[in-house]
Amino acid sequence: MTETKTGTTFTQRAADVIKAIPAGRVATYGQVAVMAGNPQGARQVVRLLHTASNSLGLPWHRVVNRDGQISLPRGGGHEEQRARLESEGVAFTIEDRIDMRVHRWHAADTDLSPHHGA
DNA sequence: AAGATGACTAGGT
DNA sequence: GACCTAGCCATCT
Repeated sequence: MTETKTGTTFTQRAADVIKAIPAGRVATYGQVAVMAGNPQGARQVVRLLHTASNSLGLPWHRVVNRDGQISLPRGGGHEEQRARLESEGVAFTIEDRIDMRVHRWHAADTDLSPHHGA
């Protein structure tokens, strides 16, 4: 791993970030990567979810791509992810997309009142 | 060891 | 906005 001083790997931090995503909110792969300390780690976030989301009990369904779309293929988890998100209050557009302006998670936002947009 | 893969992204056409 | 290309990087063949 590229990390040693802290003893935490990017993957571990990414898992931590994902666990911190509150219900009803979503984050992008790239966003998680940035929060975990590696802006180029989106693919590693993918790998983490792909390989260990279930075993680590991660809220994998709260991670979508930058377009606010579910990246899982139809029949390969896409439907389940959408169902889980909808049950948490995440709305989908007719294009099967999430309005990221509304649902994107901000770490600091978990404590603040929803003061969105001006 | 070298090449292919993937639940990605940013930038250009 | 849809499509294409290049960059990215751990894991798998």
